[in-house]
Amino acid sequence: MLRLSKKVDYAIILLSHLGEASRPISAQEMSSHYHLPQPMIANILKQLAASQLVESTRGVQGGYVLQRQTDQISLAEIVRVIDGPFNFVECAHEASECRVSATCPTQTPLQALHGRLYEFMESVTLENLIQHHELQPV
Amino acid sequence: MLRLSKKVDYAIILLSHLGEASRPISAQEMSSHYHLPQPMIANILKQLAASQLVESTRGVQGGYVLQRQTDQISLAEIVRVIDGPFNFVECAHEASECRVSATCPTQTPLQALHGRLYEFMESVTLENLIQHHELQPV
DNA sequence: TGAAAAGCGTACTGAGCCAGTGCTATTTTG
DNA sequence: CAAAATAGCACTGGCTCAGTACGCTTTTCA
Repeated sequence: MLRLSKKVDYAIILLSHLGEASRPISAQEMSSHYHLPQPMIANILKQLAASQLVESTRGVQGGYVLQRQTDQISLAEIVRVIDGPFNFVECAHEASECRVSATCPTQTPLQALHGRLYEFMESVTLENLIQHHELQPV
Repeated sequence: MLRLSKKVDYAIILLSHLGEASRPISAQEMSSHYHLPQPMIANILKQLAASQLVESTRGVQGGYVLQRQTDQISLAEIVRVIDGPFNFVECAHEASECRVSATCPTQTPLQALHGRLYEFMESVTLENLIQHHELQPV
C-alpha cells in the first residue's frame, strides 16, 4: 500500500522527542507519554541504539540520548535502520530475480525513480520533521 | 517495507507497453510476452479499464488501448487506481484514529511529508517512465 | 551488598494484506 | 454458433509486520 511502517512512524516520534530533550529518556517514560506499548518502544529504541542513532545508558536514571544533531539524521536513514534496505520498486536491486528482466521496458526508468525517491528521503532530516520549517526543496 | 506493490509494477509495465503500441493488445498477448500470469494481468487491466486509464474492446481482436497521452498519466494516478488511496504515513488522514494524536510532536510535519511525496508522485508521468528522459525536477 | 531500574538479545505469534487463482457471464467476430 | 476476448466476483495461502515474552546484564543508591 506504499506507506511507512508503524515502527518507522514510532521511531520518528521517539527521535523527535529525544531531539528536544536534554537528559536521557527511558523507554518506560516515552511509552507512557505517548500511550504506546512499552515492549514495542523498547524494541525500536534497541534498534536505534544498535545503529548508533541514539546512545543508551543502562541502570537507574538510564535511558536514551540522541547521538547526532537533528539535522544530521535523514529520513532515509531512519527507514533503513528500522525497516532494512530500501526497495521502492521490485526491480530496483536484484535484476537477476526479475521475472521480466529480459523484456521489461521500464527497468531502467524504475531504477531511476527509485534513486530519485531515495534522494528525496535523504534530503528530509529529523530537523525538518521536528520544526515546522518548510521541507527542503529536492 | 515501503515499496510499490507488484501490481503497480506490473501496471506500469503494461501501460508502458500500451503506450508504445498502435493497436489493441490482449491480456493474453501481454502475459505471454512478459511471462506473467494471465489472470493477474487480466485483473490489473480490468482495474485500469474501470478507471478509464485504458479503453477495452471485447471479442475477437479485442484488447486494450491507452486512453490518454503518456504525459497525461501520472505515477500517483497509477498507484491510486491499483492500490487505492495513498497513505504514506499512518497519520496522514484519520487524525482521530491516531493513538498519539493528542501528544504527537510530528503529526503536522509528517502530513507535510506526505503531501510532498504525493506531489513528487504526481510529477512523474508515464512518459518519463517509458522514455529514458531525466525525471522532472520536483 | 542487594534490590530495583533500566537496557540487551532473541525468539515467538496472530492477524491482516496481497499476489495469485477460479469460475461464470457477456460481448464480438467470422 | 463457436471461439476469442473482456467483466465481475469471490476465494485462498503465504508472508510480513505489529506486538509480545522472557531471561540476562548493567548501574545506581539506600
